[in-house]
Amino acid sequence: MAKINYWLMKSEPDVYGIEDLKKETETLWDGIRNYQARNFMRSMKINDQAFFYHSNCKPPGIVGMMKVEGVRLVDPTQFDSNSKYFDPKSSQKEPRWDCTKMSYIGKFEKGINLDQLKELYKPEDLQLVRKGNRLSIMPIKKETALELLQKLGNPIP
DNA sequence: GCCAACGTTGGC
DNA sequence: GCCAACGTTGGC
Repeated sequence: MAKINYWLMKSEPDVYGIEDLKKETETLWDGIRNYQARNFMRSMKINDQAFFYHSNCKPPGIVGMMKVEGVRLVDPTQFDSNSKYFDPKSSQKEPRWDCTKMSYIGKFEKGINLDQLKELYKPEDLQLVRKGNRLSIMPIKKETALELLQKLGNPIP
């Protein structure tokens, strides 16, 4: 089996939550306008897995699991002048922003919230709990990811 | 709604 | 290339 990498992707449940993904089965993870996050997205591979994190809600935390279905896709919202993600500085020839296609794997029965994650992990082991961290996409160390999956149990489709 | 911690922009 | 001003994220 090919080696896969693990990631964490944040979304506000009011904007796009795990229930939306469950319903749609798959989605384009667009609207990323931060270079660091974009670069992480660019290093994703098909079949990589990502923890779905609900941010800006109470309590914030990991709620489900996704799989990468497509990589380095052009983010269509950058060319849409009606979109809040419209970027006038991007060009069709050299699109500045791209995105991945993610599919729904499942939801964790209990999930794990930020407080618990802070208790369990140091910033070195989980970037998410680093103070002032605002990155919406980040890699998760394999050890940490596997341990989390153990704790969380199987995602429920 | 506040604000800390960034990231980005633009003048110089 | 510096840095002040501004905007955004996201926890609280």
